[in-house]
Amino acid sequence: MNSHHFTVKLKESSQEIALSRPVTVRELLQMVVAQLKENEPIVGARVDSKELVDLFHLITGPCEVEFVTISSPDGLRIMRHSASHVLAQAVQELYPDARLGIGPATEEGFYYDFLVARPFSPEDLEKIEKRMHEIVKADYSFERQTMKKEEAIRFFEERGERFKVEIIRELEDAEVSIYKHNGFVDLCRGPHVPSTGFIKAFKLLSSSGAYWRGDEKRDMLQRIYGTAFSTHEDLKKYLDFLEEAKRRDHRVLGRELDLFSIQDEAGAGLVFWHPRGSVVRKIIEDLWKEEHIKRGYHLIYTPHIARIDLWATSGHLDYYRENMFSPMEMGEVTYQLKPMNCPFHILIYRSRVRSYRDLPLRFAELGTVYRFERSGVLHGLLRVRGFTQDDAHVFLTEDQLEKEIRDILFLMKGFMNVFGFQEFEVYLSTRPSKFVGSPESWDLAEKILAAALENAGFKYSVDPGEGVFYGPKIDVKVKDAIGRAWQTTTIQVDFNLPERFDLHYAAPDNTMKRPIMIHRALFGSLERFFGILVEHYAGNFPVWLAPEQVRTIPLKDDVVPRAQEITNDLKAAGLRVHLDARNETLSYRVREAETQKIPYVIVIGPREVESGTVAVRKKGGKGVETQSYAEFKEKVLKEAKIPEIITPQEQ
RNA sequence: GCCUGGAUAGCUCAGAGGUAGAGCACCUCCUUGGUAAGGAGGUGGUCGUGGGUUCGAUUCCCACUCCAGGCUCCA
Repeated sequence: MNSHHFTVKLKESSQEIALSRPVTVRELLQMVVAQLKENEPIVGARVDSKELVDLFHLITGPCEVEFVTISSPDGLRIMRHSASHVLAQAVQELYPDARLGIGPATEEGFYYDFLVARPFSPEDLEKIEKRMHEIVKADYSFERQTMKKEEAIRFFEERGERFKVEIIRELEDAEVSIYKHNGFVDLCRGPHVPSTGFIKAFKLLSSSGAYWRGDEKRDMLQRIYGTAFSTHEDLKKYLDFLEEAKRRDHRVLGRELDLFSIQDEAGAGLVFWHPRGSVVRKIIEDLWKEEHIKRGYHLIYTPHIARIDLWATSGHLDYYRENMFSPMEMGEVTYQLKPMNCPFHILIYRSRVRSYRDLPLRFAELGTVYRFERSGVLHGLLRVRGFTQDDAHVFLTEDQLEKEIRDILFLMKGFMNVFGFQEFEVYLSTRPSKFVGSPESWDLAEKILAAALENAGFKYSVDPGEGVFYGPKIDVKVKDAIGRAWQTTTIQVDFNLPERFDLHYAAPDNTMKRPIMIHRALFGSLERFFGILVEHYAGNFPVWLAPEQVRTIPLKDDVVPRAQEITNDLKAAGLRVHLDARNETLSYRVREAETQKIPYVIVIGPREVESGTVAVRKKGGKGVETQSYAEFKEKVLKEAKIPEIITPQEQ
């Protein structure tokens, strides 16, 4: 194509290579391989810091090339994608009737969807995995080939691959690429590793149904999930991580620690907070209320139902109906259980004339809402049908928006830090295709949100077009103790509801102006956040949150009075403490306290009574330490102190 | 909602077309203990709900309810 001379720059060494003809990445690699520091296989390259390509890619002009090693995030992606092809080959060999869906790499592995007569059983997966190992071991080369679109359609039609044909028809390019290895052919954009032997350590994890293109009206395919790593150690680490996540499952811990339950008899997705869970919730609620009052929020309470007309005005009947419980007809009037708190807060705003002097006006409520989530998506405390949002609505002017958003972000960070969440993933979602309000006001609001994020010192990524129809939003995910990201905070700007409810305030020039509204929830919901906390702490709540902070164990009957005395004293000091004077051995009672994840166990025997000490066993610590009772009490009281939320204004 | 797999004692689970089992938990008694399960005995189940097949169903069939894992991270 291009017979001119050109140079290619290598990113890591800044070395420039003069070329007189187009070369593939593989050829380029061979020219410079001796100089590379990497002792790991190279599986691809990033061109001009943009396009990720494999070794088949032809370089036709000047560019900058960065080689991608197999263990880098890009390299893993390439390798996992190749692993999905190996999976597809194994499946087609073992089940010739299987038709191919798609098989991409994911963040943690890969999957491939197949149309098969019979879903895969665990034994099938074993067989498939075994065949995959053989294919990997044989080290078949991948080959890339391009085809004219028409040709490709014929090719895949002949093979009965109707899903592939559908994909090709939708592509705009005149040519498509296919990848082959050992006779297996798949439509694929690539990139791929040079040969199957590059897939070092992999495992199939599960199979499940998945609709073709996520559309429940179309074919149900069978998806096989797997993961792959560049070393067996990394694979093992990942599998251990999955085990660890299982151990932290809040549904299991919730029962074992007697925190909450969800009961068939009452209904799916409806949460019962047991005493031990309720204690934690109360601490969080009290802290939340206190810290909001300090920052100029007004606490309010609103009803759980309202006349359905209110939901027509708010637009929920048009936009949210399928998630709402059915209306309740009571004679002349029909009522609706609330799926959101906003219309209620608006009614309070509108209950009198507001002045610019009142703004920003902040209403906060731990508001319980009910949403009819589809049965298949319910999951422990994380996805439920009745939950309490830590909700607030701020009514304000455009000028006030930036600072208010910034303050909300600071408050969010302050709360999250207290629970040990230090890392955040922040997303700014911008104008979707369907939206209300003017494009200008959207652009401005997006700019303001971006400025607030930057001024508050948050790194964020933009999700273009992912905003809600009524305004742009910021979503925050927190990273837990084992690195999982959980969606919690959401901050949404709303141009729509102030319009629908015809809200206004008296401006300095005595004209009536329309306020803007912010919806925000920091924890999201108390149920969900509590579930996240259980997993984050693995049930080991810090002393200030622990349902039971101290358990007192008298060694034998004649020291019970002293143990009772100490228990009463700690209780009077405000601690959550229980006496376990049951007729069981010491070991037995210690074990139970340990499995109940109680932070402190104190044992009192004759020795301790004599010396005014307690034998302290700290959860997660090693061994027992005898210390004076006064010393112990002081230490625990210090740890039990409810932390304050620190935000920049107060520093 | 859809797919697959489930539902047996409070929990974890075994079981078979013919009167229902274990361990833990719980209760009682013995044991009075030094840091993760002392011993013995006992209570406890309409085998998820409703229907069908059968002389007989918890077991086989159907429907429903609920639970688990999934249901675009787009060749």
